[in-house]
Formats: sequence, structure tokens, C-alpha cells
Amino acid sequence: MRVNPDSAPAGGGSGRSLTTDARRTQIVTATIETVAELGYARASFAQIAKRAKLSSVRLISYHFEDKGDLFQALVGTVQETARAFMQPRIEARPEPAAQLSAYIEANLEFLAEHPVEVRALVDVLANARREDGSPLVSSTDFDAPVALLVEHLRNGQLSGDFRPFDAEAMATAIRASIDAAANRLSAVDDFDARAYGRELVTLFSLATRNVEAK
Amino acid sequence: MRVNPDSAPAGGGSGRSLTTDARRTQIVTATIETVAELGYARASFAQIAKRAKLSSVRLISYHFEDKGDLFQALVGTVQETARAFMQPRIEARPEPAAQLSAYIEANLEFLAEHPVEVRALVDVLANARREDGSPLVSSTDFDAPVALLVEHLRNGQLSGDFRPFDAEAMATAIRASIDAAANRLSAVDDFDARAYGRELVTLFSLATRNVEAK
Amino acid sequence: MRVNPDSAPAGGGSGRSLTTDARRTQIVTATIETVAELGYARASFAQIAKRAKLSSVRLISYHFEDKGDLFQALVGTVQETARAFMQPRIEARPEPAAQLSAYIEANLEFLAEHPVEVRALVDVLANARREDGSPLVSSTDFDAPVALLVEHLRNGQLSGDFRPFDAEAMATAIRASIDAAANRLSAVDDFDARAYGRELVTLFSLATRNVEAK
Amino acid sequence: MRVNPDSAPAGGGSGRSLTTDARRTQIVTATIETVAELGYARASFAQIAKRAKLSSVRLISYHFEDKGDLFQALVGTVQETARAFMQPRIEARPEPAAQLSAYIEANLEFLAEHPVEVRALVDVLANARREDGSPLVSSTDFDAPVALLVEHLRNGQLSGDFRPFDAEAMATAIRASIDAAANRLSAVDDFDARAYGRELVTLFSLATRNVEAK
DNA sequence: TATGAATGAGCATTCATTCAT
DNA sequence: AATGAATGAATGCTCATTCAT
Repeated sequence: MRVNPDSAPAGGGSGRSLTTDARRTQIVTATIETVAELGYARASFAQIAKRAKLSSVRLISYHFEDKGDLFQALVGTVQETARAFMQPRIEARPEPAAQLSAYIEANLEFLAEHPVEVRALVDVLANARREDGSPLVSSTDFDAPVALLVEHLRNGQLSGDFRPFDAEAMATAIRASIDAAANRLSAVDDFDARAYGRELVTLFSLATRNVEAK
Repeated sequence: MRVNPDSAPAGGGSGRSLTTDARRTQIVTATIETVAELGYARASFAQIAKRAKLSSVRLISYHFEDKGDLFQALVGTVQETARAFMQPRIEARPEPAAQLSAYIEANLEFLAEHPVEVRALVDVLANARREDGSPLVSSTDFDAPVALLVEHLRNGQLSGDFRPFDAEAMATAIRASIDAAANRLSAVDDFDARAYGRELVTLFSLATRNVEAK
Repeated sequence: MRVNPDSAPAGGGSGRSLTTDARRTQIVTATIETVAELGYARASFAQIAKRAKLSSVRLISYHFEDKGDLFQALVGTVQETARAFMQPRIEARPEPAAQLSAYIEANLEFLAEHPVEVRALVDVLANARREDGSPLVSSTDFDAPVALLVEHLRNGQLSGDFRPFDAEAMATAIRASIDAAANRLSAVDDFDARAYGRELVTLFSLATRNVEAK
Repeated sequence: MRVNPDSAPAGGGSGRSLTTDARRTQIVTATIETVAELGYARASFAQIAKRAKLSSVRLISYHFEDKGDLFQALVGTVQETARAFMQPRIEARPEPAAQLSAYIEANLEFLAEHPVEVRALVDVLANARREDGSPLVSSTDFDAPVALLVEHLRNGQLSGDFRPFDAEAMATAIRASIDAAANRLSAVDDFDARAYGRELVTLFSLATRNVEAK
């Protein structure tokens, strides 16, 4: 759509200098704060520059090709942080049922520890769109966590740990229930993410377990 | 800050003429289409006027006090349509467990029949904010369906139909699972809302039922 | 510039019905209040209609040819009220020096009793302009009170009551000093218009009297 | 309600570049011309941009936070120019009576040399208001020249040079008489500001002097 | 690597006024 | 005598982005 005219490092690329990486991180961090506070729709370059104490909005355009590039970087950053946080917790529990519980708990724990990042991520995933109205973050990226969850649920069904159900529907409900916590955290003052996680664990254990099994 | 504009019919009130009501409906309908297509953030007066085939954006300002007024009208309209659709379906089933199933199914059925309205409603509820950043639709309005659901779940617990659980957490999960369908409908081409509804019915029946009972 | 298309009574004319006159008065009164409160620049038809509790701005357009016509009516109304109030007070004192004092005192007394009208009048006279930027109220209308004052001062000089001075300059200073009271009244909470009037009487008595005389 | 726009140089502050300062000056100058010609109410960004030959109205928003900021800059600029012009003239005459005469003459001389600036200043001071209707230029700023004059008059009374009178009332009359010249200059073609100044000097000398003194 | 300056398109909203009854 | 509905042209202002160092 647009070719970068500057000699800038904007394009995704790989060979980035240290200072550039630090700047990008700084800008993404400010973007996260801004989205969490004002919502995606009101998160303008001007607002972000203000929060990041940047001398000029130009610095954002310099380091990111366009707004889409910036928000994709945000999504990538938070998703990677989340993955790094959750993966060991989940992999520590090999059996399907335990792993599902670990998945839910890890998500809610991450939310409890990184509420700002999660709120920003959820908002961007739900609302960021291109000029033509299509979602900014490709449906596959968006569904990546759900797709993994679906696969995991199907494995549990094959092993007989989970009852037969539509794995996609179940995964959708699980992710939606988890993501809802981000909104509750904003709206309800004393919302306890971990307690909500424990309720979800029980809820989805009952909903998925195979009573006939073993 | 802002004073009443022209002596227009804008402010809500009761005594509105037929022509005015027709116009308001026409504009709200166009707004629903616009939000469903472009998202709340991109739903400008110009886009709405285009879809409503209005001669001037001024007609919107004439019939609605401001943007907030328009979106509140949208929310009110869709919520009322939804209520009229779902209430009889839910009240036809008095027992707690059956009523919960009816609640879920009615919601998904409504979504299947009014996908555009629901998508617009969910988007506006999630994203519409005032200038100061506060949600346009008051948190209580927003939570009204959840609050009713909570009460309903607690009644089921008292009657022994439902197991003990945190009713607020359960209600949050149920609503989130239902609302997620609106997004799936946009993202997935052949998404079957009714089938998803049946899965949710089973899911939440297992998750709520009291095995010790009766 | 513009011919009235409606069959309305808008054009100045003479043969106006009673209801029409009552309506015009009601609208002018509301305009006075609006200008006093918001200033000329912010006194829109919408604001005036709101204060006059008119059902539609259309009523204003119906009774007045355009905005200029309305504000000219305002000026005429207030000036006539002021003249009716002040003329007897001034004419009661035939000698030049006493008459000048009466002129000043009558003006300030009128201000004290009709602060809203005077503030509106001063604002409109100072700021109302046509589309091309020329003053709405013709310079001669505007200067009418000053012109009378000039003549009066010159008579006093001929009779030997006043010292020789530039009558126009003196008249300008007198009127400006009087009109300034309207602004002080808005800005200063406990401004005493009558006390200010007494100070002006002394001030301009000393400034105009002919010490060599008699 | 309103957050800082682009990370522009708009906010006042100190560290402004040369180019920016030149632009700001250019815009303020064009604003002065526009206000003098069309009046405050009609001095829109579009009109100002036209007179400043700017490529876009956006340049104004870029260099000034909002309209209020621009007009405050205008007031500051003209007041500073006026102060620099008048202060040495006034301070050159230490005795109260002479100083008052110098004050009046300096004001009228400044008007004669900078009629456009003064007309704009008087118009903005009288009419510029915030959204809520409060004066844009704080009452204290506005009254600053009057307050100084009051103090000066009181000193003259203590020293016995001036007769007893209400210093505030006298100061109000003096300033009003001076400011009226700006309007006369617009309305009357051959108005002679310096001659008017000399008349005011005589007028207020007679009105303030202490006949019993010395 | 960074930046100050500039820009045109778009935003919601207000304006006085006119059309049609 | 009154009025509900409509309207196009402005308003101040924000947007992401580009130019030129």
C-alpha cells in the first residue's frame, strides 16, 4: 500500500540497532498505557507521544511504518510476554484436565499481574481495523490462542479425558470467559482475578470432563 | 458546556411527530448498519448520512442532540427489540435450569436473526465513551442483563437446582460466551449461531447443575 | 438585499396586529436577556428561542426579517425606553450646568434600574455588524445621543456657562464614562451606579464650568 | 476535556525555535488585522489564515493550542508593545499631575501610531469569552491598567496634588475616555487622536486638581 | 537517529435561513 | 399566526502522515 520513503528502520525487518529497539519498546509501552487508559479509538499518536514524553509525534512515524505497524507491534509484544509467562505453567501439567485448569489459571494470573497490558491487548484485538474496515490483526493471529486450545481439547477427547463436545465452541467459550475478566477488572473496583480464575477452573472442569471415563 | 441547539426535536421527551419518529428510526437503522460494517470508531456522521441517504449530515444533528444521544438511541432500540424477542421465550420455562437454557438459546437465536443489530450493540456497549473517557452507556445499564442473570442463578441455588458457585462469576462467563458469538459471526463465514447455542446450553447445564439434588 | 418570501409581517411596516406586537415584544425581551447573559456574539436564534420558550426558531424568522432586523428592534426598543425615562428628568432642569448633571444622573439611574437592557444595548451597539463587517446600527443612530449632547454643550458655551472646549471631545468622554458603568456593573459585584454617577457629575462639572463667568 | 494536541510547540513555555517564533508573530499580526477589520466575533481561523497567506488553517492550530491561546497571545503582544511605548513617556514626568497628563497623552499617541493594534486589543478585551461565557482575559489582567491608574491617583491625593475623589471612579472614566478614541477612529474619518488627547488632558487636569493646594 | 514544521482531509457541531404546510 | 422539518455553509479542532533538515 505504501512504501517507506525514509531511510528509517520502520519496516519490520530484523537487523535493528540497540537504540532503535529501545525506542520501539518505549513507544510500545506508552501505547499500551494509552490504550488501557483511553481505549483504542482515542489512542492517537499525539496522546501516545505525550505519555512517552517524546519530543515529537514524528518519532513514532519514524520507528513504525504506520499506525497498523505500531499496533501490530503492541499485539506481538504483549502476546510474547504472555506466552513466556504462561507456557511453563501450562507445560508443567501434562494431563489434559490439569493442563486446561493450568491454562485458565495462568491466563488469569497473567491478567492479575499485567492488567494494563491485557486490557490494551483485548481492546486492540477487538477494535483495531484497517482503513477498509477489515480487522488489523489477521483472523489467524487473533485465533491463534483459540486454535491451540481447540487442538488441546481434541487431544483430551481422544484420550477419553474430555467428553464429546464441539471443541471450537468450547474453546470460544473458554477464551471469552477469560477475556471478560479484563473488562471486569476495569469496571469493578475490587474484582479478584485469581478467584474468578478458580471459578472458571471448576466451571470448565465440570463442563468438559468425561463422567464415563476410567 | 453545551447548550441545547436549535429548538429541534432532539432532546428525548415524548411528544414527537410521526415524521420525526420515522426519521429517527431511519437514522438509527443506518447507524446500526454503519457500526456493524465499520466499527464504532469509524462510524462518523458522514458515513451514517451516506448509508441513510440523507441530503445533509445536518439532519442527524437536527434529530439527535449529539453523537452520544444517537448511540444511546441505538442501544435503547436494539435492547428493546432484543427484550421483546427473548422475554416470552425465557418466561415460558419457569424452572431454573430450563430457564437458563432458554436464556442462552434465545440470545443465540436473536443473534442468528439480527446479526447486524447485535454486532452493532456489542461494539457500541464496549467502545462508546464520553469525552472524559467514561463509558457512554452507564455501567448499570451495561450490567443490567448480567445483574438479572445473577439474580436468576441465585434463585436456582436457593431452590437447590444449581450447585453452589459464585453467581457473578458464572453470569460473567455466560454473557461473555454468548457475546463472543457476535464476533465469531463476523470472523467465521459459516458460523452456526444456533449450534453454538446448543453447545453452550450443555456446557452451562453441566457447569451449574446440582448433582446431589433430588 | 433580500425580499421577504413569506406573507409574514416581518418587514418594518406599521399596521401590525396586537398578537404580532406582543410576540415581537416577547422575542425582543428574550433577545435582551440573551445578549446580557452570553454577549452579542453568542446570542444565536437557538439561544433566544430557548429563553423565550418559543416552540421553534422559525418564529423569530417569521416576525423579523433577519438577524439585523431583530437587533435593530432591540436597539430601538431600549433606546425608546431610555429616552422616556431620561427626557423628563433632563428637561426639568433648564440651565446648562444643571442639565448636564441631570443628563449624567439620569443615565446612571436608568442603568441602575435597567442593567440588563443597558448591557445588551451597549454590547449590540459596539459589536453588531453586517455580513460585510460594517456596523449594523448606522453611525448616525449610534451617535444620536452624542450629537444631542454636543449641541447641548455648545449651547452652554454660548451662554457662558461652560468654558471653551472641543464639544465633541467632551461629549465623547462623557458618553464613554457613562457607558463604562455598564461593564463595571457586570464585572464588579458591588458596583454602585448611582454613587459613580455622583462622581461623574462632580468630575464633569469641574471640567466644563467657566470659572471666569458671572 | 481537552488534551494537548500534537506534540506541537503550541503550549506556551519558553524554548521556542526561531522559525516557530516568526510564524507565531506572523499569525498574531494577521489576527490583529482580522479583528480590526471584521471584529472579534467574525475573526475566524479561515479569515486569519487568508490574511496571513497560510497554506492551511491547520498552521494556526499547530502553533496555538486553541483560539483562546491565540487571542491571549494577541493581548500579550499588544499590551507589551503598548507598555514599551508608554512607560518611558510616563516615567519621565514624576509629579502626579504631569504624570497623569503624560499617561493620557502617551495612550492617545500610541493609538495614533498603532490604530489597528489598539482597535483589535479593545475588541478582544471587551468580547473574547470562554465557552462557559467567562471572559477570556482574566478580570485582573483586564483591570491591570486601571488598577495602576487607581494607585497613581491615590498617591496624588496623598501628596495633595489631587483633590479628594473616588479614585476608582475617576480611573474608570479616564480609561473609558481613552478607549473611546479607538472607536472614534474607526467611525470618524478625520478623527485626530492627538487633539483629542490634549482635550482629555485639560479635562482631567481640571477634574482632578486640588485648588486648595500649595 | 532524531526533529521541528507543515499539511489536507476529516471530525462533530452550530449557524441563520427556507420549504411546505 | 404559527410551526415542524430541512438545509448548506461555516465553525474550531484533531487526525496520521510527509517534508526537509
